[in-house]
Amino acid sequence: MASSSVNSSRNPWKPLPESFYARPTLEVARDLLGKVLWVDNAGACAAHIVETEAYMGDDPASHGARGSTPRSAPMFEDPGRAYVYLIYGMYEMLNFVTEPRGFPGAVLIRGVSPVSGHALMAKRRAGAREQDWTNGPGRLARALGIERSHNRASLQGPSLIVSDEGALPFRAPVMVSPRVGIRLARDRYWRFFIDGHPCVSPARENRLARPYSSPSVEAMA
DNA sequence: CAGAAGATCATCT
DNA sequence: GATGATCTTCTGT
Repeated sequence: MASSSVNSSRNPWKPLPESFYARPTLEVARDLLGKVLWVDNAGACAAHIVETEAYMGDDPASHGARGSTPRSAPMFEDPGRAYVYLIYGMYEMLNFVTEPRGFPGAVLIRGVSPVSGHALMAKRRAGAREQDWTNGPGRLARALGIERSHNRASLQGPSLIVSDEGALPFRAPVMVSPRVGIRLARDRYWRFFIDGHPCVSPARENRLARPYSSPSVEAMA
């Protein structure tokens, strides 16, 4: 048994400090790309974050735009925690709370690339092609076992951890570009590219037949 | 490949 | 009572 009582051998990732999240939301959204998200919900999974979207301040698309409500309250509370809510009656959305306390901000995790826990993801995403396991906010929540019970959960464990350790090993210049045209054409989207290709095929762009790659899996193998 | 529709419910007006 | 930070299935070409 290791001397550390916080991180067992099952969650080897060292969490990012709260100060990482207590910054402008757009910066956090950008800096989250490539980080490792580890989730333990009756089984552990890890994945690299490859697509994010920032919601903050009075942006009308943000839940916090019209003040705190029972649902959006976490956006006004402690940075470095999860904000999880249900959409369309069936999909859990995973967000990370940003900005100092009192100012509403959160980053929606829109896409991840599996690192470990493939068997569990395959079970939870039964029927879907592997390339569609985690390319979309509803899909990744399903695959990783994210539920509303994770609302306000710390991103420093024990159930959730976001870490810089094991971050995506970049082998090429990283292009981070805003994605437009989904809802409001705002610079809120961040996607992660390697060698000119996104790391997961975005759910809405499946039909464009973009190549799927998962360099993280190769690198970690 | 592209478009339409249905699923299903917490939240807010 | 309408809506939504979505996804899947089904239709037609």
